[in-house]
Amino acid sequence: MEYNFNAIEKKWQQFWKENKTYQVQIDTNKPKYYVLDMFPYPSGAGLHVGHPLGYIASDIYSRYKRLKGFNVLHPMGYDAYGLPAEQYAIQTGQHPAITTKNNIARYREQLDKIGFSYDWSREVRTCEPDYYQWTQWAFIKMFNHYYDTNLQKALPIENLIKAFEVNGTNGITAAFTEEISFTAADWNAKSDIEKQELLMNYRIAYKADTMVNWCPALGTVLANDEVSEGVSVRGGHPVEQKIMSQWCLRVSAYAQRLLDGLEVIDWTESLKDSQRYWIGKSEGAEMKFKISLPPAPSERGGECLPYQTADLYSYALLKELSEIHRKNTTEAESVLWSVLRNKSLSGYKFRRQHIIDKYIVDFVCLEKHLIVEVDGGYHNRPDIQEADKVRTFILREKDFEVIRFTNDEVINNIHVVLEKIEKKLNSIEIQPKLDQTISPSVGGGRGEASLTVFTTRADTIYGVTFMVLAPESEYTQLVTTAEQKSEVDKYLHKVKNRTERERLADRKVSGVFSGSYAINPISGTEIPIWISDYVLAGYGTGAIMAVPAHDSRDYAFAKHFNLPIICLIEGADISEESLDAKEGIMMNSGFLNGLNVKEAIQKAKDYIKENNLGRVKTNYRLRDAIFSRQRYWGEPFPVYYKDGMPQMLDEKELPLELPEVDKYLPTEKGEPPLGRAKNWQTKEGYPLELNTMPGFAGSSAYFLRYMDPKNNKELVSKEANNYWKSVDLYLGGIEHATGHLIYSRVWNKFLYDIGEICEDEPFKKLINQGMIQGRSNFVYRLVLPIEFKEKIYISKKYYDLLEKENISNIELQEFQKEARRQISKVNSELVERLEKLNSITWNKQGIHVDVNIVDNDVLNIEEFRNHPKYKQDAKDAIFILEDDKFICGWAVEKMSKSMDNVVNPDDIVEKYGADTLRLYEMFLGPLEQSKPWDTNGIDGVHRFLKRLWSLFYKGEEYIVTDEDPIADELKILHKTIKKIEWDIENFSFNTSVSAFMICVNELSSMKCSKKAILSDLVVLLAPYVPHIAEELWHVLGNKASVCDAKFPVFNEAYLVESVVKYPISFNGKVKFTLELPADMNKEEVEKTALANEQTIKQLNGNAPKKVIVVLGKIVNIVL
RNA sequence: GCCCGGAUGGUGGAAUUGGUAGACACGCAGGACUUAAAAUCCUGUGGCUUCACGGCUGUGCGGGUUCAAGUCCCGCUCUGGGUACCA
Repeated sequence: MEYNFNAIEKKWQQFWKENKTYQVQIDTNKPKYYVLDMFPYPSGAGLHVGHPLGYIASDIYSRYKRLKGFNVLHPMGYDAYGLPAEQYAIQTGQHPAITTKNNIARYREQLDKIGFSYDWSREVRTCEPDYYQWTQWAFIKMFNHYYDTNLQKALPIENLIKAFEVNGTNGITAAFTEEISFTAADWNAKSDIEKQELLMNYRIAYKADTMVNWCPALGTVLANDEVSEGVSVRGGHPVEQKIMSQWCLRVSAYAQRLLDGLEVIDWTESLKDSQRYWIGKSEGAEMKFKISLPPAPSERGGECLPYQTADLYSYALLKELSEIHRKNTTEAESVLWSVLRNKSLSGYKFRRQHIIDKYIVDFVCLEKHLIVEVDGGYHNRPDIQEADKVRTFILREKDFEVIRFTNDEVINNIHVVLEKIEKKLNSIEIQPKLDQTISPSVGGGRGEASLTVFTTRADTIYGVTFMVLAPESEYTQLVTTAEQKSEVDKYLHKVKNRTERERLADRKVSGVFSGSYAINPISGTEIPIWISDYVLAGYGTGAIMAVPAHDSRDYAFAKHFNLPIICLIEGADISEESLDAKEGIMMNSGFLNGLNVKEAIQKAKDYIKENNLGRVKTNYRLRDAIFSRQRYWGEPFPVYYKDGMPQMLDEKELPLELPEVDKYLPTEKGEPPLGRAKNWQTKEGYPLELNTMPGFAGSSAYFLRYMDPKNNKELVSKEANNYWKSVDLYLGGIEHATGHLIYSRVWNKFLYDIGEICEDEPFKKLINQGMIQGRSNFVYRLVLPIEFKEKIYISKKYYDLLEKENISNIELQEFQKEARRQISKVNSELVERLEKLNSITWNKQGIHVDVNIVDNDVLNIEEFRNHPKYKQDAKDAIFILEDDKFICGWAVEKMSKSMDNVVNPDDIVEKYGADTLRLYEMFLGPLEQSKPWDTNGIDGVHRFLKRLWSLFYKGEEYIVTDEDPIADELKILHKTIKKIEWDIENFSFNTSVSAFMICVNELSSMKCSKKAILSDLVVLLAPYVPHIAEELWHVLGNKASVCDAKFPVFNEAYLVESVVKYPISFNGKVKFTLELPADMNKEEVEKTALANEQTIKQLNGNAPKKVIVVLGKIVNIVL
């Protein structure tokens, strides 16, 4: 019998399918074990040989656990929503659902060939309504909950509403977007819409105006983890910052629990570190610095400040736009402007296309804080109505009244419009309120405002020599004096026009003095306030106290602008650089002098608290996740709009299915693709949300759904969840460290909080498999003068020779001679022409060649000549060979089509079988390490399987016997059992392949074909090479699947040796070995070793200084 | 810059607690079988040196600890990945 792997594999795959071998049910008699692979996005390119690496490892582990008596859940599914299918749809018009379905079918076909033990009856696809209804359901739950920072738990929003009704924000411990305060009376007086707007500040799923990563090329916003170095991770398109109203998830509320959870899960330290860094906790203090403000505008003649109603950050962005608007007025606007201009309305001055906060308003009377807006028909659209609501809300916050008119009203009833405006103007009583554009946290009136800073180094307060504000800070405008205004404006304009990328690339110090000063709350010194973009508005308070002596960024800034530097640490040398380390003894620091830094930090914090100068605070770098995508191929939000406010659909309405659209592009009005869907509204006629959910939505809870995939009443039943609990082993790529692995932890914690599931952490143990890189092959072509039509390829040896820097004339001549010889065999006329050339520079060119026509770096010249890709150049080319072979160069690169180095698992399975593929993938090297795929070694693994086979069959003859095994055979077997068990438990699969090889080699050389030995060996092998193991298992006379065999029990007794081979070393260098009885004691070993004649020779008449005997290990004699 | 890995023959890699460095494979060389090829099997294979026995040397580099270091400590170099003005 030959080892006919193709037939064997087909046969058993069919058997497993028919017998439902891999289907699992809840079985409370057995302990459970849950092994999960990160589910793939089914791309159009199919699987390459790198993809199954992790799947094979997890499959081995699953099968092993099953042999060990566990009830193993090992499911697979597809992360089916995603950009590539949508991009493809845009290009071809093919519905992404069809593309996705086809890709999934291809993936499945490829996966099936490898013989995985997945329970396919539990498959999930994120794009199927019966799956994504639970994504939508969770979103509704998140909308209806807030996060209690005191209980560290999500609670129903109703609780918060009740609290507001009784106490307002007093005593509230809820995670929020913005710190706001109001009384119960305030709350109860608010309209329903106003209440809804306020609640958005607390919901876990909320809608807000946020600075987003906008990718114009993809036409969508991206999450932080989808952007790398200013470009999109997928596609590498530029990304810019933009303010947009988006759905967000309050993941920041879970920051502390995400950190705490890391302590109890078994992930690699480096992965935990990435998450810790991403969460970015810093404990410090917030401190208020009083500012001596520039004189109020009235005192200066009101030159420019009253016009400065724009949020300065937006000003630079919007200024040009506002000018364009002014030049392109609508008819209605012109009509209205003609009467409002020149103070013709009761003497009130109006401005048009004025920037207020981040909006360009049509008309404004600054004196009365009245905004007049004229709207076209466009404002009847739901999304615009909604945006208008927000706009009105924000403008009201800034104390502006807004009245709106339609174009029709203005054009046809201008007198009615004017009457209304005039009435409104006269009714507004403007309180002499200052700082309208300043957030409420600025204390006091003009002249005694204060700025809050966040610092982790409260101890360095005496070293603060200046303050720095972020350019985008709302305080920037407040502290800018008239004298500095033009300078500041110039600076703000400059930094605003810079893209994120430019800012990152250019690390030059830049900044501008605001003209104002702040007072150090502890030392009382006056310090200048500067504005610079090295301070970020989004972190802390957007303002810092600069301590140049002990912060390198502050140091660079101080040096550049010649600001004072005060050293606070005894003995520190700060002449060249700052001392950032948190160590040393304090000096120049008043009450902190003499303390070490750690003590000083604590004491300074206590001081700040006691003296009411600020508060102790913890900041996190982790930001809320933006949850809207302006794309088609994603989960629709279960959201509709009523009076411009978002409302959740009833859970009974779920799933809200993704509608059909005619094109997968934004609408003419710039709405997302769902704007094209017909009747995209509720039964009552309310418009539905046009955004869809991002990629991580569907992947955040899929591991729960596998437990109970067909349940149409719940995400997962209590019974299933209580049995399967959470994932025991999760395998996947490291690239998900700060995306999926954060979001799914948050999602899981939320479901835990609301009592839907029983465990807080989803993935107990996690292993990252390394990437499989490609190994590319090159052919080298001589670059001949243009008049030569011939192509000449040279084998690697000659390429290397010509590459040599100091190539000798002799070497060159030898090469030329050989080249001449080989060329003349094919084309002697060419040799003549070549020799007529005065000088040949021997320029050469490396060209990627398809690795599939290269074997062990030897090019298959015939296939190369006829390969469609190379034909044109290669058809009649001349090959200069070495040893009659054409050897290719090689390099390790990414596995990709463009490198011509993609190896398809199907081809390997076809040629060697799935078992060889599985084993070879494991044999390549440690699971967690990245390594190149090099098909070269695969023969060795395949030969191993053949040798294993030959223990059972000699030719056509079945040679297994029932003889009793001898001690040596049992020793080999049990050595292997021990090794394999240890290896699997430690995910060291590459070494177990070696162990199997050693075992089979030894059994072969002993000609051992005893059933007692082979039976156990087959079970050991079954997790790795299930097909051949199943075949041999049945050959041995078993009727049931090898999957349900029992893992052999290791018996130490078989390994006991009667003799030990002692290496005898001198000064640590082994010279010879000595075989001694294992039960010999230390003294006897020493004596025997010293008496040995080789020892005497080594000692050369000298007495040893010392003899070390490690029993059972080694003897070392010190000379 | 910071954080986390890695560096061992021509190649992939092994050495689990400090105890014979290079297991197991690939490749290469030689041989057996064969008319021949494939397949299979056997032998050799870190480097230098020696006819040989053997000797010397050797785990990125420089130090150190130890009877003994690929493994532990200190200081570097190169390299892969993550991250980025986070106060």
